[in-house]
Amino acid sequence: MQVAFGPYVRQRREQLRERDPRYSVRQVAHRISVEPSYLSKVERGEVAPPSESTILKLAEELGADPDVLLAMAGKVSSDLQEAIRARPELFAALIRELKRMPEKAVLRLVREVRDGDW
Amino acid sequence: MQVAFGPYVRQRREQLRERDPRYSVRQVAHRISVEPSYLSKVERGEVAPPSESTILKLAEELGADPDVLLAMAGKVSSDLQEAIRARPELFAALIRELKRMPEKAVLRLVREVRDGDW
DNA sequence: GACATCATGTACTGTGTAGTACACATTACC
DNA sequence: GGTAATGTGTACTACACAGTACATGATGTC
Repeated sequence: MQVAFGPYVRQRREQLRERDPRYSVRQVAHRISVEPSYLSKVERGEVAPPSESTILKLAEELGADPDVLLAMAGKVSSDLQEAIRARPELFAALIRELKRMPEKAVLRLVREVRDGDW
Repeated sequence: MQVAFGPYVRQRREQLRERDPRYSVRQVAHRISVEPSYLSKVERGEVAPPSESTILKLAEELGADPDVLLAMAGKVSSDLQEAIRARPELFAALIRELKRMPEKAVLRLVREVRDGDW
């Protein structure tokens, strides 16, 4: 957890709250179906980040990127995991190769894949 | 778990055993540091697949591809997960893009990345 | 045919995960 | 200034995970 999950969520929520009082701990907690005390503890990092499903609800609620939020929680989206498990040797090789490469190279690759004729 | 983890391990171990009696449940269990009864249950699918670290030892012991064995167990290697977490938006986008693509395209991409000038 | 080795059944355990339930003190509003 | 909403502390819980410990019965081997 290099950048703390909890504080990030808190900051984000407080920011939304400035414009809309519906973003209190209690009301957000209620909307994502957890106890307020639990969300409070999560935001202060007193307990570990929630489950994937709760994180996804939180991401939607706060308008955050779910993959980024999951990453901050030390998790990887289960649909990505499933994609990797479907072709383990292939994806494993690709990811291990790419992880040594500079950001720019990966970005270029993503773009090429996206609009290239693969 | 599309292809059963346990039976695959059992088959593999029995195969090795034909040429070397040191590949009994007991002895393999001992070498990877678990109880024989536990390995037995794992191979028969009576219990869920072991932890990542135990699977890795098993893979080495049986000369199997660790990524494939992990995949069969419904897991993704933690070093891959870490690589994804390091650049979540990038990898998430790439993997989601690639998962719809045919095997051949991914394979070609892997090769190009491997020996290309990225 | 005794002894070792083997696979497996039964019962139990410690640790982690992902929270709930509720009381309490504080703050904000009308 | 009462009441309504808020954040947080304490205590507890249900369930899953990843096994261990030990006994039993079968098999093989010398």
